[in-house]
Amino acid sequence: MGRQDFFDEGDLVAVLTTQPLDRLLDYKAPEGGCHLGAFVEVPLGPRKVPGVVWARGRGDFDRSKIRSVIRVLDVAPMRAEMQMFLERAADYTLTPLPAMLRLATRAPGLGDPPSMRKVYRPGDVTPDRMTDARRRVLSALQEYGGLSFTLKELSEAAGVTPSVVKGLVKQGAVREEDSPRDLPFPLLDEDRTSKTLTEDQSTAAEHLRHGIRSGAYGTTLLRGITGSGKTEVYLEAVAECFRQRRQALVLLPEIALSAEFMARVEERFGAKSAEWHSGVTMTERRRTWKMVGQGGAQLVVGARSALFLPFLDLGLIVVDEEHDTSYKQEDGALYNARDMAVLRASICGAQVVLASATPSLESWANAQAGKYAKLELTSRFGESVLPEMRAIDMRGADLPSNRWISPRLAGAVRERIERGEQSLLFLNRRGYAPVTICRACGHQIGCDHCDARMVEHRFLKRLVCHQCGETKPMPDVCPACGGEDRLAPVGPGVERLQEEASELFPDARVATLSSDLFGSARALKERIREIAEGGADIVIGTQLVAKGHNFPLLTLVGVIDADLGLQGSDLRAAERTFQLMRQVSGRAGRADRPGEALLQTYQPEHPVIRAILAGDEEAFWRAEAEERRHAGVPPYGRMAGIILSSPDMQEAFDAGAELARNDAHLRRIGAQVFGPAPAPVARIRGRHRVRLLVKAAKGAALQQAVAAWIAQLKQGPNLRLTVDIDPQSFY
DNA sequence: AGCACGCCGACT
DNA sequence: GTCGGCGTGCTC
Repeated sequence: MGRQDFFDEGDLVAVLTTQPLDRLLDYKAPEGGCHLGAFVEVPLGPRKVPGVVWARGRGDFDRSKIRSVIRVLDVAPMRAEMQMFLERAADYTLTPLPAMLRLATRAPGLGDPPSMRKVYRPGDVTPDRMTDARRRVLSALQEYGGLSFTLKELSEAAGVTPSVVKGLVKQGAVREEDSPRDLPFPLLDEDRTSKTLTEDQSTAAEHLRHGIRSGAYGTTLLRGITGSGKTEVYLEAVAECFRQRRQALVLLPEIALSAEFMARVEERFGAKSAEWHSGVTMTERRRTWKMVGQGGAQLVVGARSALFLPFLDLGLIVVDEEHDTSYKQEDGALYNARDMAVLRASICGAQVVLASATPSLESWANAQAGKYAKLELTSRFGESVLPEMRAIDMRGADLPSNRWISPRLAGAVRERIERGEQSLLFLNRRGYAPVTICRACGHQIGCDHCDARMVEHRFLKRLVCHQCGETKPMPDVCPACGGEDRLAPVGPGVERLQEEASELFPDARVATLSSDLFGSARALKERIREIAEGGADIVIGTQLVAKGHNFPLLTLVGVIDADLGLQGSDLRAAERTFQLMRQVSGRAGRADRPGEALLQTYQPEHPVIRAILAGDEEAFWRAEAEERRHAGVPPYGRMAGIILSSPDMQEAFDAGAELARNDAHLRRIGAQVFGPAPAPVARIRGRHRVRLLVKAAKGAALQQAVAAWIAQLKQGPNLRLTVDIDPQSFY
């Protein structure tokens, strides 16, 4: 009781700005007063900055120096639950609160006054002289009675010039009105008939609907192989959410998947929903941000940043492909969208659905522990079955050193070509060759700014650093020994694989899908559609093809190097390999054609390879879980990564060593520090990077300890420190 | 983040 | 003598 939520003019309010200050600043409420949570503009030194009224003023600052809020922006105040979400997310990720606020205010034109435009409706006067053009305008207005046209829309619909409309306005036969530019999204019809669900799917859908009806927080792991109808099932949860008059959010890991998904939304609900990602225009983003806050958008389909939209009453968050690593990325703050979705839902009493064919070990463990409910979709939609999976033992394949397609795989591809079916050759390496080596002196061409080898891209005719994006032309002579014509490509990339496939199958149509071969998400999507409709016999692809695109004619998947990612000591690499292989092989054999997956490997006895072949996912998770429990690493322990970076390697190392020495704060919670060691990528864009890892027991108050610990270190303009809670890689 | 203040080197 | 380098510190 008694949350004061309105301040009269002159009352002290504490404002959080998006400037990197470490505390709230007191201001006087402006003329007309303001609400708690109001978006405002405040003076800060000589500047005006945006902020949010975060709390009542503390009053511990010299009264005479306190300035007034300049103005209150014309948007709904931030809700208490959003404030709480930002605070808890900041605490969890050790991100300063202003950086968190920036995520929640990334709407274009937030400070602008509500923008209006002119619309045209039928008037009540008959024009003095009726002409053919005028008749067409009036009948267009009549025909779509309820709608309001803009000038351009109306004149185009009637096939007249705008001046005809203007003439009618002058007479009063057409009324010109102001209408807000940001209009609500069309209503989505939850009762529009959906596809008939299988028994499996209806049971799962009913479970999710039940959760939504509870009106309380809960998380469900929805597991189902490709084609099992996960989307149909969770769209039923979305429908139930609409029935409860609450909003829903569906997160996708990849913008390229958005268009296809929007089409399914339209098919299920009869209209398109709001969309939020970097490919959406500024005007649409502003409209979405505003409508979400006014209840004019029932559903948002978007990227991870959509978690920070000002929903009025969010009842459901779906995280599709929840295992996808792109949910964790630096974008102003380093957070995992899957975890933040759970946090946000727990605050606002929403349900979370984590959907995946191959869940992350964290989610699997949470389901095992009973923290998440678990739903399994086993039967495939339609008649097709999981592909048959076999290993090709490359130790016996006897391939020349510059060839990667084994005779057995080639034979299988040939069969498909003869039958008019498609084959996918999967290789998770962009470019032509990952290494360029001098045969005279052994020198490998590296990036000048990063500790990474440069990858030859023949398509671009350049060497590219996959770390920083730096490119340079292929040198004619070895930069180390000056030897001429001694530089040779080593190892395969998709471009080189395409070359090999074209030589092996000169009459086949070979298409390569790699993110760097397409200028835009749109071009890529278009190409995927062409291929899915039969526009290629052989598809060569990177990771990209694992992300949910459907290829109905595809009946063979050849994994060129199933061992990629198995080596190395990172426990998570095995998990990622498992997920990737499983997703890729799940592409084959849909509809009525049985599929086959062939995995080329030098270690057919490796547990990951064996688990994939046996189709025994539980066995894989259990083995992985056991190893992690033993090692005390996530999800059975907690970790934080600290990256120190500086142009001066010594400075970064010294700072790391100093932190490692002064670890009293960490010892107090029983945590250990490892390092400093060169970070996995030791130099990026000319900055040397040193990493420390903190490991603690599962229940430990890791964040507070780490926060106190790193506060000891003073960062300079050269030295930068970033904290990564729950790092993706921990060795 | 900006922006001011401030304390030492090479210029009119 | 002064212009200007960017280190330190403040912004209600």
